[in-house]
Amino acid sequence: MTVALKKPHKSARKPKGDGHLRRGEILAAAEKIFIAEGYAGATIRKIADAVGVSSTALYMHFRDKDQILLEISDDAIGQLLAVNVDIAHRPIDAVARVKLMLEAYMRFALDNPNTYQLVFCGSRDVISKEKQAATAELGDRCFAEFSGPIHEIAAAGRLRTGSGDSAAQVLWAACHGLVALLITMPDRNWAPREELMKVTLEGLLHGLVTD
Amino acid sequence: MTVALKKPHKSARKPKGDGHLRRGEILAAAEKIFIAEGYAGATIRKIADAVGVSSTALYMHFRDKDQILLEISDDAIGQLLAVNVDIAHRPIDAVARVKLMLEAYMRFALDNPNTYQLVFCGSRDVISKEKQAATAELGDRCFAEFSGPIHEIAAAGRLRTGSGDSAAQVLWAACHGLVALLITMPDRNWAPREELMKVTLEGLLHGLVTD
DNA sequence: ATCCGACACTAAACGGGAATCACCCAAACG
DNA sequence: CGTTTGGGTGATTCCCGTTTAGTGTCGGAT
Repeated sequence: MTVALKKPHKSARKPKGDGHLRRGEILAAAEKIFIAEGYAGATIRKIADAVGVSSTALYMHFRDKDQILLEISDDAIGQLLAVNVDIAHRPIDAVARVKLMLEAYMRFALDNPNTYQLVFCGSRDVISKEKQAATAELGDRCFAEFSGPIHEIAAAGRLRTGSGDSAAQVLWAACHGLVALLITMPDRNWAPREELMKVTLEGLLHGLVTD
Repeated sequence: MTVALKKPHKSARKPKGDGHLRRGEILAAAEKIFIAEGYAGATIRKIADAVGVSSTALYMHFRDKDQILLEISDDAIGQLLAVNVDIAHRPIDAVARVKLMLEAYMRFALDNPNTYQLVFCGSRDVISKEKQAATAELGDRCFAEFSGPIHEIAAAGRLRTGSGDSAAQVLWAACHGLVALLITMPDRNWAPREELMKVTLEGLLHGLVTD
């Protein structure tokens, strides 16, 4: 077992990751840890250990820790964007599209709490803002897809108060608030999640949109 | 300058804070830094330097860093609670009381962004939950004051959907979401804050409460 | 065949965080 | 006078993200 068959004399070293598959290994390991233990728990050293490589090696493939986790998050948010685009193209009422998108948004947040926190709850301390560029752009495109139908509704004169802009932002914020609280305070006496989502959506849409 | 008049031979040492005023000094210095630079920026060492004392000294008066910052936050939240109690006793319609409380809540968050983030956005990583005991209890009492008038409304059969519990949680969450986003993403193209708050409140109340 | 440069990788170190340790001094009390 | 005691300290521990300097290996060009 201590015999290294074809390795001359430096044994413990992990063979070079041919092609760029090492990068993928790192992302996979990082994702597992990040999902399980969150931003603070996903240490550079822990990720490196999981891959079986020195911590310095990660810097061969990524600028810094945030780039790793943001790249993971990009993946997840890309899926959310795809869902939004899909919904945007369905031939149904604008209000129905809005509702579906917000439901998908909240489900995404609850399914990917750590990613959600990283991207949407990151205090300005934690991530230095320029790094987020790509991720932020994805988030923007999600929001753009979402605000499309809202502006349809506004253009049709069906908005009871506020502009299309403020309505879109308020709807987003309300859903964000709900999932953010559910994620950060999971032990509170919450009403059933389905009911909270339903009351949020029906309440706000009924309050903002005339039919 | 190098001569210490009455200090025999150990010069640089700061005289003992008689009574318990050293504790107050620490809290004051910590608050200033915390407000200016947030949770991560308020380092034990920085606080100690500001007081003119070694970092170890802080541990004489506080169990750990979180206890210092949470104690500061308790103060702020105590004020919010006082406001809520005051509003709760006014002889006006329950819906009006709800509206006033939520407005006060959002204003509080925007005026004390770092405290707000520490208490209401703290990821479960950051603060270990038991430490929060006192602060959490204050927050609970705020919520209790707030859910009082909501249950009045529910008891009067004026709720369009959901129970009193879910309505209270949804209203809170919507306001939380708005201020949380405004705080963490201050550079976005937000509609004017006053309008966002107005649309959130009027939209949700109109959607949830029948008159 | 041999050299060479590029590359993936490593061990060790740095600076800075929170927290702890083993002391130390001055005043208060007897 | 001790002696106790409690606020104070410098050095240390441990972990973090990141950097530095060096090392082994591979793919060509000579």
